[in-house]
Amino acid sequence: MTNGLQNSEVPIRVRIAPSPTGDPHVGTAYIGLINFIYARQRGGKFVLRIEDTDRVRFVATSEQEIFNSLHWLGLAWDEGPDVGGPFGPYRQSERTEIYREHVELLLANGTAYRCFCTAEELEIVRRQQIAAKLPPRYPGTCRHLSAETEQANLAAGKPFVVRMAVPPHARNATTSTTFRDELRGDITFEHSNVDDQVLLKSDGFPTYHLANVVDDHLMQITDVIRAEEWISSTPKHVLLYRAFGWQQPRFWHMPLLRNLDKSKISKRKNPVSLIYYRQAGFLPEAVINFLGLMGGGMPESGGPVAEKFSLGEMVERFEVKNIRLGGPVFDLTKLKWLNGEYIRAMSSEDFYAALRSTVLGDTYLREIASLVQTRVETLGEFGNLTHFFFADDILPSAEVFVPKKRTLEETLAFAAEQLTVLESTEWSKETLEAALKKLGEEKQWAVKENFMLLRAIVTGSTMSPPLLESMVVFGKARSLDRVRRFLEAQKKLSGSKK
RNA sequence: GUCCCUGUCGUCUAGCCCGGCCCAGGACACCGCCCUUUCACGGCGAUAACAUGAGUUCGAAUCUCAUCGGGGACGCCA
Repeated sequence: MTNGLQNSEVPIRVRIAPSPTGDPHVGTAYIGLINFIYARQRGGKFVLRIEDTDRVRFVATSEQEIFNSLHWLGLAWDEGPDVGGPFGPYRQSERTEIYREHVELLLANGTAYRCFCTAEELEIVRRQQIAAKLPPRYPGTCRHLSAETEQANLAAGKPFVVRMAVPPHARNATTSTTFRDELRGDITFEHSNVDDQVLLKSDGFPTYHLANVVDDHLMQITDVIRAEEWISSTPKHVLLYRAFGWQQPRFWHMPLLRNLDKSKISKRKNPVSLIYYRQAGFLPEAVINFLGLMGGGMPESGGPVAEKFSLGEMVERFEVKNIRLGGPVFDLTKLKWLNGEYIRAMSSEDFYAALRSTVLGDTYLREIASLVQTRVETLGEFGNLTHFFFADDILPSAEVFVPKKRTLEETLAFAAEQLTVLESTEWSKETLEAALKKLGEEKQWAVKENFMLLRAIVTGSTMSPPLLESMVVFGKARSLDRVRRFLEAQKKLSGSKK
């Protein structure tokens, strides 16, 4: 059994493959950091590939934000959609023809098959299986369709997906797949636990599994360094490498960053947007340093010597092999301390410059100024109206945020609804207005109550510059964070009363 | 439910691979003291962990097994 590329002559190539489905994620930065270090230490190449095969969740601005955030952190890539490279294109939506050709290969050699089941049919089956406490699996309906039936379906123009035919096949009776995780050793999955994964969706786009394997091979990736959540789909990937007759890369699965309650890090329980960290005034050096602390990896981290180190020092001394496997809690408390350390270490000139380029940035100030010009009588009043743009914590009291005719309880419930709506809304005045009004109608909240509540949460007061415009200027990431913190704080309050 | 991963202070971790130097070290947070007109910084100190149980061994945080806990995956998302 081959366990990845063992030949040290082969130049090291690694990649990160974020999806442009929202704000750039702190997890992407973590995996990016490890990949970056690994490549730099070995004179290898670090590739950025955009996995935009999910057209439903696609967000147009996301890709650029990913670029910006990674640049901000100093994680420069050698090949990618913006800088090009010899293995392009680096955007999967531009590679659909490649995937289709490769699917044909699998179809031809019997390791994949067309499936005409509809999503609705399969959903019913899945529910039944779960209800019967059975593991949800594809029932195999289309796996052995006769050539005639398949042709008839095709001729009738029935939509189909292409699924992977997980062994045993007639001639290949392998019943399990073992692969090596460089951090954990051998991991084995029985094939009865590996589902016939969809490889090509009915819209003609590949799923992650297919696109990922094809691209990693074509881009000559030697080491797949990704998050632990991929372990259970790795056997599918290994099977695909074999189906194509390709050599597989090494697999390294990094521990998952966690919330305080140990669950996988999520936006509901933690700020996960890199945009948030930048706008809230975290320094890239501190964020990188903190990420480097996650899981250990620096010989002296945790030891008596240093907790503070730079990207450059990590490239010199970090050991990916030494990463601890227990999922580290992403604890803002320590990040904040670290950030403070970096701030204190700056020259006063640098500190001032940092302020001017972020929380007192020209664009930001200009936008805020335009919101308050008609609302001040002296320039000195500027601060009175705008302090919430510059504060980190805004926590209105119940007298302020609970509308007259509402109870605290229903107000908080509605605020939670607002948050949900805000999360999935494009960040512009018009879209926000429409979305919030729609919610208000559904829940029987008057526009006035609706907006007053949000105003109180975001600005700390019932009197403020125009709410929606302010939120647009303040930014989605920070606005959402403010609402989440508000809800969190209220939850704690009610908990302590009982 | 099924499968997989994982388990040292509240949190990040050192030690674990190559058993004794570990009645477990550092950092953050918390608490106390000092400095200080305030706050912060800084200095000093305190509390705090080897999940549990067996086994191997002269000796186990370190090796083995079991149990328990935590997490992830099970999607025409990635």
